[in-house]
Amino acid sequence: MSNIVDRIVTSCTVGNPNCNCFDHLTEEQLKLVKENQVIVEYRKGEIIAKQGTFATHILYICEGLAKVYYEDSNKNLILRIASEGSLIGLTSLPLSQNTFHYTASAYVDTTVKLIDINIVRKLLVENGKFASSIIDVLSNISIQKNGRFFSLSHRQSYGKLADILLCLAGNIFKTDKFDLQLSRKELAELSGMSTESVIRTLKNFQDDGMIKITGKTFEVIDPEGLMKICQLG
Amino acid sequence: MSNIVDRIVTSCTVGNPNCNCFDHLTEEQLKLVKENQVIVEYRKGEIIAKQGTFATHILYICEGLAKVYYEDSNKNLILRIASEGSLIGLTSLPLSQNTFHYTASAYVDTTVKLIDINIVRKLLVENGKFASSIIDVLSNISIQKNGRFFSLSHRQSYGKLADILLCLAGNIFKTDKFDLQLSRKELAELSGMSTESVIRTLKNFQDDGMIKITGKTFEVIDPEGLMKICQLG
DNA sequence: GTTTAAACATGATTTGTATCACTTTTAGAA
DNA sequence: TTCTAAAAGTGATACAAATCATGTTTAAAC
Repeated sequence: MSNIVDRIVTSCTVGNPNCNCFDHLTEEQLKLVKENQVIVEYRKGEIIAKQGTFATHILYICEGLAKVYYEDSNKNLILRIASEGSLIGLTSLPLSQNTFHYTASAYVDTTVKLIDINIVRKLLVENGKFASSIIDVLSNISIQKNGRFFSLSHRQSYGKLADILLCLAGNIFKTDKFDLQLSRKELAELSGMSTESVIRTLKNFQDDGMIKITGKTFEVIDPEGLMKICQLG
Repeated sequence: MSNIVDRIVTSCTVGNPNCNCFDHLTEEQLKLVKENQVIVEYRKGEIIAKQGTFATHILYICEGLAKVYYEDSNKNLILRIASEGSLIGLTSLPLSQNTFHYTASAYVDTTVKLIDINIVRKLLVENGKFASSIIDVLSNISIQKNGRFFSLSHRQSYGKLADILLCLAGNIFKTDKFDLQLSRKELAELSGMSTESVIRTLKNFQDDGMIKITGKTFEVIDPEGLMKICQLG
């Protein structure tokens, strides 16, 4: 059985491109950020940013987890799970795109740093190293989204869910046994499936001994098997 | 019947976030770029960049059209159609991501400017305005991809194809009557459908008088109708 | 502790769309 | 011009997965 660290999930559909961006700021710039930020605690389920509203701030997850999702005609598509160190709202940086393009909600109690978006814009222009690191984050999000995109549009349910389970274990929780706060409905939104299909597929995985679910606790038993399902489609 | 300019296709799944990035460079920086670029003419069908190879250059489309697609186990997913003014390879800017994450091929004869990626990296750090404009491009690509993502994973064939037709007319060709070089197979890769389904759906659209196809010439007759189909899913 | 709603679960049914098999048309090569 | 291969088109079939209906469990609210 492979160690979780050995596993290379190239097609990973969920992940968390983090950021050491602020390390590139000067003392003075950091001070400016600190003067123009607020730290807010959100309770589980609360909306952190709402799609369509003016993006006055960039969000930085200090602690907790947020689900970032796209809303369209009462259907949701989870774009990513943002965890500690994630930035949310970068796509609102262009002046022509000053609203949020997705909704973010806390899916556990979450501490968020809200940084004035105009300060960020100013710093990007002033500090190329900072800008460069933001480009890295955007690129990584983009790369990840392409894989996810392919997965959701070309794979079928078993492949999609297997992929998501592997990525939750490998990329989000970094352990094979984890407490998943996501409901089956949310897993459905993450995989672009119906809730019932998620339930059935999870049950089948369990019957085949690939995973074990006890309450909210998920355990990946047979990562190789799941991998194979991913690759087959 | 609405003018093509009046139409706002919020869910547009294909588009072409262009770039005035190089306007932000100084004389000297522009000179540096010019000294480290080559201009290459690709014939229709030729590969401009291959997924998985080292990205030594960023590509700038001077003239023509390129399809940018993701390859995985002999299935393709067209990510976008890049036209004049588009940059390709931005996701390879992070040093940790120095291969191409997609393949780009010329789908008509295309002139491409290849700019040394290390020069671009250097300029990003040096020139925040330049970096900022690249962030704008990446953001716009990301926003567009989210919509497309939703479309492909939540809509069914009629909605997907209607969306793509509207976007080809509105965003790529900017006219309701256009010559489409894409084969039905490529439209399938663009919409995540099978080739046969594309053919059938196009035929139905034609029978319903929403579009007219004569050889390679497509004409959108009833944009409102297509819009409605988009929205219904 | 009871009530209520949400989450989870399961079976039956329906439907969209992929797949397969095959024909026709188009276009490029010999 | 003929040959050949790719693209376009059509019908029949199969199947994955959504939907619907309904029941059970869990968890939060009163």
